[in-house]
Formats: sequence, C-alpha cells, structure tokens
Amino acid sequence: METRCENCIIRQFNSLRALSKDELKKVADSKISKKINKGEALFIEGQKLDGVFCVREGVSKLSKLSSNGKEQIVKLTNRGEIMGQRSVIAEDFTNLSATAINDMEVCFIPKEVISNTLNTNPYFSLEVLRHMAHDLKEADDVIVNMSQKTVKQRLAEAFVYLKKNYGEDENGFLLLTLSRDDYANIVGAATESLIRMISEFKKKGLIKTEGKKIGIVEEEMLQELADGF
Amino acid sequence: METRCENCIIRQFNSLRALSKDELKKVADSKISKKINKGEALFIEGQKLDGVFCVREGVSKLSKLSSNGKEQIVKLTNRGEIMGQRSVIAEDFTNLSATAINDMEVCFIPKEVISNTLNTNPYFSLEVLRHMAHDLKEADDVIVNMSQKTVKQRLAEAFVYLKKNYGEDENGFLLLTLSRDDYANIVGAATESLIRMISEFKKKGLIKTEGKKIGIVEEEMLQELADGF
DNA sequence: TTTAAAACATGATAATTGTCAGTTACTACC
DNA sequence: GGTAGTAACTGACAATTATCATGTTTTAAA
Repeated sequence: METRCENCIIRQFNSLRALSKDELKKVADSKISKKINKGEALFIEGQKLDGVFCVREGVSKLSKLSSNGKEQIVKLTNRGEIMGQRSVIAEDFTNLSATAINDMEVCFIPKEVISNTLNTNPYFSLEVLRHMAHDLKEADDVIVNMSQKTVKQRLAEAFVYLKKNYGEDENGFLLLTLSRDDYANIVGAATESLIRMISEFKKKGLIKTEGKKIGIVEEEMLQELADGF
Repeated sequence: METRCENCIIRQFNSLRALSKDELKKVADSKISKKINKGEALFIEGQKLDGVFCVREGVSKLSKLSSNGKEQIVKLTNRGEIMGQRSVIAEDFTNLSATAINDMEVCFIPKEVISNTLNTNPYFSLEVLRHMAHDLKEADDVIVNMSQKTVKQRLAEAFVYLKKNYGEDENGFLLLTLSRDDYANIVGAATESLIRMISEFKKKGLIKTEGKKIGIVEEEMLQELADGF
C-alpha cells in the first residue's frame, strides 16, 4: 500500500490537490492509514472528530438517526472523497454517522494539519469551499426529491444513480451491493414497502435480481419513472 | 438608510466581519442597495449570479421547483444572511430561487469583490466555510425530517421554528406571516392537507388563527408532537 | 452439518396523504 | 360599491405507504 501522499493519485480528486509540497509533506507525516471492514463505523453521530478521513478505497454511507429510531442515509461517499470536514471546520460534533458498506482503506488526517492549512492557504480553503458548495447543492436536491417524489420515483432514481456512480459488472449487476434495509434508508421508506417495490420493478422487467445483487435492465424507463413519466 | 458597509451593524452577523478595512471599503464602493417588494424575486433557479446579496431587512424563501411543478421551500433566510454564495463560489447557476416574503432591503455585492477576497484572505474563506458548514448540517436535518416524520410532525416543528426565529407580536401571533401555500411548500404537503392540519391543530388548542395570522398557544405540546411524543 | 439469526419476501389491513370538486371569504381595482 | 380574482377552507374519495403477522431463504457460526 502506498504510504506517501505525494505519490497518492487519490488526492487529485479532492481538495488536497491545492496543497503545496511542504503542506503535503506535513499531511503525509501525520496521517494514519486504516483498514475498515464492511459494516464497521468510521465515526458516529455526536462524536467529536479529531481529523478528517480521505477515502482511498471502498464506499461508506453517511446516515443519521431520526427521533423515531429509523436510520436515514443522507449520502454515499465516493472514492477520493474527504469525510468529516464539516465537523472539523465548524469545530462541532459530527451530525452524521459513517459506516463502511464494503471493505475500505482510508487515511486519517489530524485536524491540526487541516486547520493550519485552512488558515494559511486560501487555495485550499477555496477547494474545500467548492466541495462543500457541491454537497450543499446535492443536499438541496435530496430535500426536494424526498418531499415531492413518491417512493417509487425515489427508488428508480437511486438505481440510476448507483449505476452511474458505481458501475456494473460484466453480467449487468450493480457493483455496489446494498441490503434491502439500506435501500429503504436511502429512499426513506419502510423496508417492507421497499421490498414490494423491488418486486414490482422486477415483475415489470425494469431490473433483475440475483440474491442481494440487482441489475439495471431498463435504465431509460427507470429515469423516466424517476422524473414522473 | 446607512450606505457605508463600514458603519453597517448587519455585517457583524455574517462572514463579512472577517474583512480588513481596505476590503470593506472595496465592498462598500461597489455594492448596490436595493429594495425588494414582498413577492418579488431576488433571483431565479438556473440563473447565473453576478454577486451575492446581504440581507439588511426582511425575510426571503429559498425554493426549488420539482419535476412535477410543485415548489419546495428549502430554507428561510434571516436578517444578516448572505445569499447566493454557493453559486458564486462554485461558479455555477443557482440551484434555488429566492423570493421576498415581506418587503426587503438588501445590498448586492459583485462577485469579483467576493472572489478576490476569497483568494487572498483566508479568514474570510474560513468564515464563509463555517457558514456553509452550518447550512449543510441544517440541510441534512431537513432531509431526515422530510423522510422520517409525518406532515403533522413537520408542521408542528415549523411552528416552533418560526416562533423561535422570528418571534411573535404582543398578541401572541407569529411575526412572520406565511400563506397556507408557503406552509405547504415548507413541510412538503398538498395545500389542502396542510389546511386541514391547521384546522386540526386549532381545534386541539395548539394554535390560534386570525385570518392569515397564526399564533402558537401550546409550544411544548407542539415540540413534543414534532419529536413524536 | 446443524442450527440460530438475520435478511428477504408477501398478505392483510390501517393510517396517512393527495386529488378533485366545490364553497366561502377576503383583496384589489375599476 | 360592485366584481373579478385569489386564497382559504371542506367533503368525498382514491392512492400511497406503514404496520403487523407470518413464512421463506440466506448467512454465519457452533
């Protein structure tokens, strides 16, 4: 496993690319590489974070418990993303939990390095700002989808999203395999309702399944469904 | 009306407080004061913004149209807030429309001034970052509320929020008067459903109404209702 | 390999919310 | 002061979604 950030291609995909050589060296010297197993938590809602996580490999879900005890998944992270910035910047407890959906490889970067750099390198701040601006826009979209679309539309949209962002294998099944429970927590519905909807999609030939695995068969029709015909 | 930013107290409440004297002077020299009448738009979803708005007086709603044509209100702005930063920072079209809920007084600040300052003053960037971090957290909360709470719970929460953030008059009516339509677009429900729920709350003595005006009678009970008892 | 636990699935039913159709009340403008 | 137009409201009904109960399959561990 590559241990020097200077040689790590992942950083090209996130705000760390704005760092100078010196700054990058500091990050590399202080960072800690970690392996997180599927199902393990990176951090939990309400915790104080001492740094951020840079995702080298694997996918995690960012979720939050509602007062009724149900989990709501707010976002899935991609390879190359930095997690926990919001909390470190606002010097606040995390408002979300992060859980590995498959085996992950992440680098933990202590907050001191991050905040020092934020105070001195405006290009880095700007990069972080751009990333956060993007997250905020996506969050707004999720709000609108949640409140204006039906569960069916949201599920159709989720399938299209998962194919676009995580791809599929040679047999046309989504590379990112989620449990039915996770699907329910993404679209914000009862697990039973969600399973029924998956059955319905399958019956209509929009998707195919093989155990947990789900394949997108009719992407255009799913997209139309998501948009409300 | 005060015309020099140097003397404007409003800026203490937003990221502009991180500006140096020189920077502040530049802002003051380039800014344009505007009055926006109730119901008028500050900007519209999909537009390219040439700057940001600093709210001196009045309240606006940030909303987005869903594909089915319904409006979803994502956020109400407070006095002192800066609007349009996300779009200017990301050099992106606005994803939201801003409409005045009552008569407003705002200052328009051209984007060049903002982006120059972002590139040179890390404290300003950090302030903007903190503000955006706060918005992002709130957006996450809204997502969870939208997907996990009932319309009744969301409405109860909205009433408590409006009282806390905008206060009430001497007779116990909310200072911020919204149309039933706006309420529906905040909680994400059909207008008829929302009106029915207002009637129900009134019948139960949780709120009182007088035309459009709404007064909070049983704040604790509303809060409990919002939390799911 | 058996067995317990978890995940997946389906049916029946109830609760929530939306839609359509219509009435009443308020507001603004000639 | 009449009238057009919009907002507020109500009823009846339909669609969507949650809940509870129960059975089946898959997974993982003893």
